Amino acid sequence: MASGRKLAFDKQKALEAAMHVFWKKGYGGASLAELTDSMGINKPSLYAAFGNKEALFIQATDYYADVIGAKHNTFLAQKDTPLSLRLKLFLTSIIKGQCDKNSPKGCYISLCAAETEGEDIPQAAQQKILEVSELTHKALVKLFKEDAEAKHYKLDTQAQQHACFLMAAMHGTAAMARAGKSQKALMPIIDNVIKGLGLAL
Amino acid sequence: MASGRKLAFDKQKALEAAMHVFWKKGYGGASLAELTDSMGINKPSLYAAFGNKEALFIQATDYYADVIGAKHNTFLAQKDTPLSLRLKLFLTSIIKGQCDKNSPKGCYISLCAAETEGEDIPQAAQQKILEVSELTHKALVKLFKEDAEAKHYKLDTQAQQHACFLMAAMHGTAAMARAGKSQKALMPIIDNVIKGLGLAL
DNA sequence: ATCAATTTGTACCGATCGGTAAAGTTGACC
DNA sequence: GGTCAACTTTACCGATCGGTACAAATTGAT
Repeated sequence: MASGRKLAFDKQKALEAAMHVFWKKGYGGASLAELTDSMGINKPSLYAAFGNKEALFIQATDYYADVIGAKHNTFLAQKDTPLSLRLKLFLTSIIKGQCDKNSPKGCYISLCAAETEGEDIPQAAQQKILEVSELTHKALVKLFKEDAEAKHYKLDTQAQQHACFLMAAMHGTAAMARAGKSQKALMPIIDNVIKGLGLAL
Repeated sequence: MASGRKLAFDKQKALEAAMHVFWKKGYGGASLAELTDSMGINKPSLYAAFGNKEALFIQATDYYADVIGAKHNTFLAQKDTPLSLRLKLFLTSIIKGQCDKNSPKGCYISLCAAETEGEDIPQAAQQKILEVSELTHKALVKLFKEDAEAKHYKLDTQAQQHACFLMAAMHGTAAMARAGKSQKALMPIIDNVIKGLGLAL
């Protein structure tokens, strides 16, 4: 029953291109001209396929959470791996992603979250960013509260605080990576962070 | 020999207002309309007094470094105060500033530094942000390298790393404050940071 | 009182913003 | 091989962007 001309572009590839633009420029800084240019389509096709800029942003953000964010989180759940090593691998994966030369520097979420205050970014987009940011925070709280090793080190009693500390460390390295710091300069920070939790490597 | 109509506004007050707009919106997000509105002047007056948007931004950034940044740094140099306490006071002052309800959430420098990648922000403005950001970094490196107590704790051997860690912590709390985290939620992070340096309170 | 210097408000410039109407083009189905 | 739905292209919309020309208004010096 579906007839008519077929899409001349790969919708997922286009979404991935849009994600990279938002990652590089933020919501407000990404213009439709640059979006359509990077996606290889023109405006009416964009609006037919994704709705509008706000809807495209929400879909790009979900794509980022599913592809990039989820990849990092796998390191937290690795069995038969000491907690300190899991955290080190987790943070290493994140810093590598923040400094990777094949994608914009820093963190998509951290950048766009900074736009929520002040800049007039649509409320649905704002909420989506907050929602994705909470995903990682909640995963860390759950880890500190439920992991056997975390409980052994008494991290469960202040799980919220320690999760906040880790979130701050991640946002911090994201900001510095975006400002030009190299991966080599940022990796040693991981040792400080592990030590800040009271763990040793 | 200088005659002519007098300025109808306080130039420093206007600069302070501009600083708050850039602090809230970043460089690209701050429109001339909102700048002139907050400063209480109109565009020709702005251009006569400050040059253009870029020059105004540079002056506002210097103002921020002189007034806000310098205030925090005084805590690092207090004599007869243990290093750990100096750092705690320093970080406390910063987090308070990031969460203060009388100014935009987060950090002016951290926000605008995020715009340097990707967003087309004039080069002179970009360089000014980098320069001010380096001020704090260099102050911390100098502290870890030269402070007697820091040397006693062997922090001087990896001064660069520890300074980076502190910078990351500050950028991190700035990002979280901007995303809505309260001062009460962020303050405990200081304990993790101090511990991450190998110090105790 | 007059003049020169300076700031003010208004009104405008070309460029770009997000978004869309309408016409042209393509391809799957009967 | 039509037919028609869907996609693509072009051109345009009002609003806003940073920046400015111009004239009215205000000041100090002569």
